[in-house]
Amino acid sequence: MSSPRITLDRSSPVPLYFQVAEQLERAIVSGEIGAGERLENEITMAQDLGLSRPTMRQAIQVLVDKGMLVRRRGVGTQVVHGQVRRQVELTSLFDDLAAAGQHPRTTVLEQLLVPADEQVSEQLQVGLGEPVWSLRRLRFIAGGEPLAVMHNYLPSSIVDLGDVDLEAQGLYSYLRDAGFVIRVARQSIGARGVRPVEARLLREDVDAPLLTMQRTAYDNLGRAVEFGRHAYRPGLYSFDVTLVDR
Amino acid sequence: MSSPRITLDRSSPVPLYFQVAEQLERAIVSGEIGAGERLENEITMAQDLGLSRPTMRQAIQVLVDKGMLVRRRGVGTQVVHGQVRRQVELTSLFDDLAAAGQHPRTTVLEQLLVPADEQVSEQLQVGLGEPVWSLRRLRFIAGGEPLAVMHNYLPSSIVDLGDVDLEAQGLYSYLRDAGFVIRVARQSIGARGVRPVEARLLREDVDAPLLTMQRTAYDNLGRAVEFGRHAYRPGLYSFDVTLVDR
DNA sequence: GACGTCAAGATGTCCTGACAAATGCTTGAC
DNA sequence: GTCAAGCATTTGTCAGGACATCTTGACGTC
Repeated sequence: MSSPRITLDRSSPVPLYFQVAEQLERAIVSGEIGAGERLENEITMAQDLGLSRPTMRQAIQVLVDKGMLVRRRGVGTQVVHGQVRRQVELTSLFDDLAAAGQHPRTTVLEQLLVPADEQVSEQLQVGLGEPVWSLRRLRFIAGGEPLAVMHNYLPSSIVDLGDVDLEAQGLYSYLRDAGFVIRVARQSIGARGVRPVEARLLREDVDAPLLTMQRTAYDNLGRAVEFGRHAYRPGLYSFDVTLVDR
Repeated sequence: MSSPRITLDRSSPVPLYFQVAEQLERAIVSGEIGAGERLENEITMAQDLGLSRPTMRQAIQVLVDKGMLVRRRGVGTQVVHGQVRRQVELTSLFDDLAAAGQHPRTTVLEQLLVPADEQVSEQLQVGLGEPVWSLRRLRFIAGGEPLAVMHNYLPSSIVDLGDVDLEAQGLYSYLRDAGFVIRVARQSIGARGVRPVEARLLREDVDAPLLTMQRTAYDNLGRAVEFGRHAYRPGLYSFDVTLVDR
């Protein structure tokens, strides 16, 4: 039975349930609340913090959705065993690496308008053959080792990539600055053998396996904003996913 | 502005918010509510159904978490564009395929107790060298084509696999029957070249790429119940994931 | 015509209160 | 001694209300 010290700032614009969730999460990853340990019950925690029970429940729900807590009716709420793995988030690879302390370098191979092929047309909801931005980039990790070839398509009707320097910042970072709020992304992860062009770019053997990812991202208007086909060197990258049953 | 007809059964044990979510989802996948279309506002929908606003919100939230709806404050709730892809769920491959109308066949290659190696010991939270169930299976799709080699480890202290026939039913299906409630799973998806043993089992060339997945599953007590290392033939399988920003 | 203000409409947050359902422990009957 | 009934505990569901905040469009002013 554990009850970490939590402080609330009611004058802050940060929602109360989020303040609680943040501090609870810190207490879990720091080990202040050990794996398998049980939390104080919702009603008591709410009273201790001067919160209502729904607000307390909302805070706990955030961490349940992250796979860090499990609830059982009639029993209580417990911390899940096992080290917490960082979740795949809705950022591009660039932001991912930068956040991890790496200093990724990017080379833009192609940045121009091309007619949409069948798959692009379907994923981005634009007419077949209509112009879409085609962005091909090669990404390196610190040390100069090539990590991935990335090929993105963006509808020219809502994005203008004409003057954007995408060697200096990640695509998702640019899209955020341009006012797009990415809310949903559908990814498909697979594998295949490397192609000759990729082998040269990634400095891999001709028979090397590659990890592939296709992604379509949608903004808060429900529009498809970006579709990408990417290939990663499997020794240097993998996708971590947490599934939660609800 | 769309408002599909929804019927409620207040005598049913199924929660009201879930009844609403289910019928809304059906209306979206069936196309009754088109992509990009806006929903009636929460308050009106709640009144029409004789529900409180929190219950209506909870129903909508279910579909937001599934990536089917997006909300914008001050504006409303919209259906996301793009075909809805079936989400990866917390079931084993067997259940996945069976649900998809396939008739998977399974061969058990190994089902015995082995001492836990370092990774298994760490993932399952058991002592190094302690006995754990080792389950190696080969899975075929309809037509007899091999699809994947699967290697699972289960702690012998909480599961007994001694007399279980895992050619007839999937592992997760058995675990459910045995009273385990799997709530959280952490997966890591990668790729590598095929190994000689696998190449023979999967009828692949010696240089073929494989899609790999490692998974640790936890039950509603927070215990690690299963750890697995699996390899799939990439032409026949891929992982679909939907990411939602909250 | 450009800009700022205001109001309407929608979701976001937070509160109080109540009952239902599952779990685990205790108690009592046999 | 064993099993079943009952009780306390805890999360799950639902209601109804209040105010905050963001977005959009209308209106008016400069």
